[in-house]
Order: sequence, then C-alpha cells, then structure tokens
Amino acid sequence: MKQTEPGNRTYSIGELAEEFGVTSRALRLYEEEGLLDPQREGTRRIYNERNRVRLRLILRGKRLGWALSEIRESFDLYDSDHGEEAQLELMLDKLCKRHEMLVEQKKDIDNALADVERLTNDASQALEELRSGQRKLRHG
Amino acid sequence: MKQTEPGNRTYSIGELAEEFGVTSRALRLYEEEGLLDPQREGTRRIYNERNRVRLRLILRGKRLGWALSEIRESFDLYDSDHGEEAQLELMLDKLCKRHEMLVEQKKDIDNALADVERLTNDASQALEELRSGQRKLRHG
DNA sequence: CGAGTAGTTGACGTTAACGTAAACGTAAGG
DNA sequence: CCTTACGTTTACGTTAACGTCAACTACTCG
Repeated sequence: MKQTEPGNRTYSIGELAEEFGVTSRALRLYEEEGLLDPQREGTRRIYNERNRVRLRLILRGKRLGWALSEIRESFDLYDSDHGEEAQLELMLDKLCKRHEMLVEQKKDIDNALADVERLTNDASQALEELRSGQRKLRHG
Repeated sequence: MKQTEPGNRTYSIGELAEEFGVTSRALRLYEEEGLLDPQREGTRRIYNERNRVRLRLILRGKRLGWALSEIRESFDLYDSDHGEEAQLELMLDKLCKRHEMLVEQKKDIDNALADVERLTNDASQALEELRSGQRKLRHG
C-alpha cells in the first residue's frame, strides 16, 4: 500500500499543525492531555486520518469554549466499550447531560443572534436616516 | 420613589452574586475590566436593574466561551453612539463579524448535537440488545 | 460597648493552555 | 562534510480569570 492512497495518508506534526492553523506545541499538549495518540516512526510523530478527525473535534470543542478535560471526556464517550449494562447506563447519563448542555448553549446563541440582528437593524436604520438627511441638505 | 418599586430595585454585591451563582470577587473583576459600573453609596457598590441585565449578558457570553475582552467589545456595540456615519459603518462591520461568528458556532453545536444523538441511539440499542439477551437466558 | 455580619482595597496564589527557548538528533542537499 | 530544515524533550515564562487572605471600615443587634 502506498502512503498516498486516499484514507491512508499520514502527516507530520508540522503538516497537521499548518493545515489546522495551530502550533506543534499545541498538538504535543493535546497528546500529553490524552486527546491524541499518534504513532511513532522512531521518535517522530506520525498522524493518520483518525488522528486528523480527532483534531478536528478538538478544535470544534475549543470553539464551543470547552476545556481540554471536557473534550477528553467526550472522547471517552466515543471510545468506551459497550460491554456491561452499568457502563452503558452511565454513558447514556453522560450523553444526556451533554445534550442538555448543548441545547442550553444553542439557546444562548439564538438569543445573542437576536440581539445582534436587532442592533444591526437599528444601526442601518440610523445610517439610512443620516444619509437621507444629507441628501436633503445637498438639494436644499 | 421607594427602593422596592419594581424595576427600581437595587442590590448589594452579595445579593447579586448569590442570585447568579458567582462570587463577589468575580463581580469586582468584571468591574475592573469595564464590564460593570455600579453606583456607589459611600464606598459600597449598589447594583441596579441595568447592571443586573449586564451581568446576565456577561454570563451568557461566558457560557459561549467568550473572553471578558470579547464580551466588553460586544457591550461597546450596545453603547456606541449613533452620531457619525463612519462610526455607524464601523459598527455594522463589527456586528456582521459577530453574526458570522455566532452562525459558525451554531453549526458547531448542531454537529455536536448530531454526534451526541447518534451515540445515544447506538448506546440505547446496545443496552436493549443486552437486556433482551438476559431475558432469553432467564426463560431458557 | 462588644460581637457579628457584610462590605472595601491590595496583594499574592493558582490553574489552564499554551508560547518560547535551549540543547540535541536526523535526514536531505549542495 | 557542512548547512538547513524539521523533529525531539525539558523547562521555564505568560496570560486570563478568578481564589484566597489580610487588614480595615461600617452597621446592627443584644
């Protein structure tokens, strides 16, 4: 299999960092925190598609204001084994809480959007009135 | 006018802090950072309804993962005077960027919600299958 | 008047999420 | 072989957003 086959590509730390607009330092930190686990070729880190997807999820979590520890917890939900009943129930409980959190956050966003749109309307109206006043002056 | 009239109530720092589940220290910090400006009665801070609304907005911003500096910038949008044309255009530009930010964040939330819901379905199905297996065993 | 409660400023401590620099290894190219 | 580019670990520095503590003031209650 060639390295260039789609879906099997690998990435150096620098490549991945540049692609996502973060620094190598950040990627190493995420690894230390248990959010990434690239393979090694000797001492160098080799990232695959799976790691790439994880990084995408990390950055999504960051945009939503989550701490790295919270992001890791959400990964634990992805990874946890579906072995025992108690385990599954615990997982469902955690998922439910995440869901609530997200719904609340979405409400906040909708409210903020409404505020921004209201301010935008006010401002464009004020601008329009200002300009209409200037037109009158020019034609006066 | 009485202090107890609706809409004119005032609050001590402790009252406001408890109501919103934050500490007095946080309120003082928000003030230092220019996010709040309560009146004073001698040396003590007196918060009114307007301050209370602001605090609500501050906490909404925090839930969305914004820095205090970003929250303050959004307040500047509320407060900026509609005097000059250039001012209004600048404001409309900033509002537009906020709007984009919020829309992006909303997409992130919708994606995260979809993930959580998929995981929830998987887990509840696994749980159901596990329990159906247990029922068979009991009746075997 | 003394104790308790709630507020004040000032200063130092803490945690997360990196930035930055030092000192070193390694593979490619001229 | 020497330089350049890219990687490694280790460790200390930095910023934001508070927590915590000390020392002081002011009001109220018994």
